[in-house]
Amino acid sequence: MANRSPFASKLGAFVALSDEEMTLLDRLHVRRKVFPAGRDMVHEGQKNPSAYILASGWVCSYKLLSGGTRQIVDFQIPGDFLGLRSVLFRTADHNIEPVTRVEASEVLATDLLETFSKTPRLATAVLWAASRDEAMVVEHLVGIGRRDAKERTAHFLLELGSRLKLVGLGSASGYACPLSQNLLADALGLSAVHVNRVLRELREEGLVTFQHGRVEIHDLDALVLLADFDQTYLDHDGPLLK
Amino acid sequence: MANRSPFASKLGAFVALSDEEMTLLDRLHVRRKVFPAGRDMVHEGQKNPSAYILASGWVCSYKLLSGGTRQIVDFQIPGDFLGLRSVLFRTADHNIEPVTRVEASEVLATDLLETFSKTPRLATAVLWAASRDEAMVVEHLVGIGRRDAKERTAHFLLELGSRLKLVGLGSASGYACPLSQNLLADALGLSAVHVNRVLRELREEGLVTFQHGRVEIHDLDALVLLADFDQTYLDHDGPLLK
DNA sequence: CGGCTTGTTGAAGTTTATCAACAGATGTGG
DNA sequence: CCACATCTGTTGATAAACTTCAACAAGCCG
Repeated sequence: MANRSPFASKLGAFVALSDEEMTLLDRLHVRRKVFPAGRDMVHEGQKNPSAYILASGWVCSYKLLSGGTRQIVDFQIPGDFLGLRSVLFRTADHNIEPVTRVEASEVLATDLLETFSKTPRLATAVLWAASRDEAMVVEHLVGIGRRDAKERTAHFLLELGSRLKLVGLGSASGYACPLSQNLLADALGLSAVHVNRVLRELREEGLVTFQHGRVEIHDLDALVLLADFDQTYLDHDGPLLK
Repeated sequence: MANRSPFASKLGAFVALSDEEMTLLDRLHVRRKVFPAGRDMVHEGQKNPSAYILASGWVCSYKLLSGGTRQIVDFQIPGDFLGLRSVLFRTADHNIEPVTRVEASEVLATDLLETFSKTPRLATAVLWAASRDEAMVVEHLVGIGRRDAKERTAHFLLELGSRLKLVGLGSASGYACPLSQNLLADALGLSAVHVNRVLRELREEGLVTFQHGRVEIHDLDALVLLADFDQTYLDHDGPLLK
C-alpha cells in the first residue's frame, strides 16, 4: 500500500478501491488548512459550512444546552470525514472544536459531488463511512442511556482504540490520547469528578490506565467483558460491495 | 395536494417534488405488509434485512444489552423510512419492533436504487430524510447525556408532537400516543417508575397530560422553555434544493 | 517564577433506581 | 360472559449512583 492519506486507507480497508479511485480521493485534499486547538471550526447555526477530511489532530462535535452544559456527540480522529450532514442541510446543527492543533482539508460540496459522479463507487464508500459514524452515535446513545459510568467509560476507551488501530495510530495494548477528563466527561454525560473516580477504579482493578496522555490497556478481555463491547458495529463489510 | 402517502407528503413538505416524482414515490408502496404489535420485524444481526416505509402504526428501533436492559434509539411514525442503514450494511445493527399493529411497505434495495437513478432529486430527498433522522438521534443523545428526567421527558413529548403534526396526526394542543410508560422509560434511559413520577409532576404543574393514550399539551410555552426545545433541527430547508 | 488549566480527593446533597405492594385495564380460554 | 392471568400504571420506602462544592496538588505555558 502506497503512502495514502488516512482517509483513503480507511475507506480502502472496507471497500476495494482501484489505484485510480485512491488517487481521486487523495486529490480531495487540496485546500489544506490548519486550526489551532480550542477555537471552533464550525458553530451551530452557521450558514453554508464546509465539510472537512481530518489529516492530523483530533476534533470533537458537540452541542451546547441553555444551562451552559455541553454534550459531545463524538470525536473525530485522522481519516474521519466531518460536517457531511451540515453541508447537506446548508446549516450546521452542531459545533466542531479542535481538541488539538488540527490539519484538515476543506471539501466543497461541488468538489464532492463531482468526484462522486466520476466514480459512484467512491460515493458508496463515503456513504458507508457516514453510516458507520451514525452507528457509532447510536452505540454512544445506548451507552449513555443504559450503561453505568464504569461500563460506559470502558466502552468508550475500547471503541477509541479500535478506531485508532484502523488508521495505524494505536494497537491492542494502547494509544496516545489527547483528551482531558473534562472532555471525557462532556462526551460520557458525567461530571469531570466522577470520570476521575471511574478512571481510578479501572486503574486499580488493573484493567486500563489513562495517564499522561496515553491509554494503556492492561487486560483487554476483562475490559471487553465489563463494557459488553461488541465490535461488529465498527467493522461491517462494505455496502453492496462486489 | 392529492391523496398522497404520508411518506410522499412528508418529503414533499421539504423538497419540492413534481407530480411525476410523487407518483414514483407512491409506486414504492407495492409490497404492503402487516405486522402485529410486539413481534420484531427485524432483529440485530439479521442478514440482508429489508427497509420499510411506514404507512400506519408505530414502531421502535432498539438495542439489547447483555444485562437484559434495552435502549430504544427512536420511534418511527407513519411516513418514516426505516432500516436504511441496515440495508446499506447488509446486516441489521439493531432490532425493530412494532409498538402497535403496523402496515408497512417493504422496499428492496434494488427498487430503491432504480428509483434513485431515474430521479436523482428523490435520492436527495431520501438522503435529506435520513439526515433529519440522524439529527434526531443526535438530539436524543444530547438529551440523555445532559438533560434531567423532567426536561428530557418534556423534550421528547414536544419532538413527537412536532413530528406527528408534520404528517397530519397531531396539533399544537395534543396527539394520540400509543406508548406505554415502559417504552418511554426505555427510550429516555430512565426506569418506568421514574417516568411515572415525572409525568405526574408535569401533569400537576399544568404543563402536559399523558393519559389514556393521549398527550394533551396545556402550556406549550412553558413546556418549550422547560425542555429548552429548539425546533430547528427538525425543519431545515431542503438539501441543495433549487 | 507566576498564573492557569488539569487532576485528585473528601464530604454532603440530589437525582434516579430498586424493591414491593396493589389497583386498574386488557386480553384469553373455558 | 365470567374467571384468571398478565400487563400497565401508581405510590411509598430504601438504596445506589452520580453531582456539587471545596480545597489542594501537579503539570504546563508564557
